[in-house]
Amino acid sequence: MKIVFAGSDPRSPIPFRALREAGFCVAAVLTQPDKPTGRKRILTPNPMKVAAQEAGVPVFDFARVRDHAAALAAVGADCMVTCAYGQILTADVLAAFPRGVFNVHTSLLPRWRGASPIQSAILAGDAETGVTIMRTELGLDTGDVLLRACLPIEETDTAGTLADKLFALGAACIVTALTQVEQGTETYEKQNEADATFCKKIKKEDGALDFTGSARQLCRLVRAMDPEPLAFTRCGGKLVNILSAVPAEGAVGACGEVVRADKTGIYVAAGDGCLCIRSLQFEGGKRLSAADAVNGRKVCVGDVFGGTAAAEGADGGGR
RNA sequence: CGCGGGGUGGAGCAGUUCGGUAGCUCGUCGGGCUCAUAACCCGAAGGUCGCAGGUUCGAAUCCUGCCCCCGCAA
Repeated sequence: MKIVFAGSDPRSPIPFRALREAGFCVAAVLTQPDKPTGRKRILTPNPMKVAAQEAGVPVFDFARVRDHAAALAAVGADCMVTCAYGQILTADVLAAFPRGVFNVHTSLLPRWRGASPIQSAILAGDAETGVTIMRTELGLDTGDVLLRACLPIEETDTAGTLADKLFALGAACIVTALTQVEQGTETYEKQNEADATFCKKIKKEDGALDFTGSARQLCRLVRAMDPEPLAFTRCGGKLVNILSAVPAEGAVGACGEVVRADKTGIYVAAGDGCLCIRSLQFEGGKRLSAADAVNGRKVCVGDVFGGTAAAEGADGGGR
């Protein structure tokens, strides 16, 4: 079976390779255009594009796919597989593939339809998540489901580690699903609309830590925002990214106050419980373990972490 | 030329304003105390101060150029 593979995530090459190894003919890859990236704004192709080029597969990188349905149809593929492609598909695009378009979604649909299913599952404290293979239709992640696979969310999972597992699982699932499609043995199950939840794309500001919240929830935020865009707070007017933290036994202190700082961690009082920061990164600095930050006297007992965007605006005189 | 921070023994930092003995908290190694220890005490090793020029009697510090790391923004 001849397919087009659409993906833009750094991990999209995982299912792409799995499909090729399973014997599917990937006639073309569809991905997002190169973007200027880094401090020097160098135009950089995403990993999916690089993987396709290494495999000798032609690449389409339309700024707007909806304007290029004809070009996709001209490939003559039976179907398309999407995996974190990043653009909404239109009827014209769907019509370019006689056997349909299938999506690899990293959540157990209908839970977490949308752009940040992995982060949302961690943030909500879900005990498990998974991968759903579904038929793409015009609605956002509303199509009929072919296959689902579950995965427990560990206490130590971050969005990064969970994504690694989910993309590997998704790769196996899409191979199974497409094999069924090829043989005509696939079955479809409607999604239960009543159970649907949605998630938006994650932005930097979503990572602001609010120390009046519970330590458990703060830890979830830290894990959900890792490795991108990272949970952060402020200390002494400086931005501080919190890279790793665990809940600890509560010590007494005002919300955001550092109540203990030693080689085992930096303990910050929260609204409920205490957050033990294991590693962090000050604005302009490298990533440091809590022990290093304490040794360099970057953090002392009595310092106050805080600083949601609102607090900054209040004491900073606006912006 | 998007904005900004930084490079000092193995780690994290101070010292640079205003040139004049290489400092702090750790780590490492040796010794001691202890039933014992991640605790405590004593001692030791370990640094071309990112690189290259320049100014100077003398540069981590001042001037010029370059390399590298990082936060924000995209």
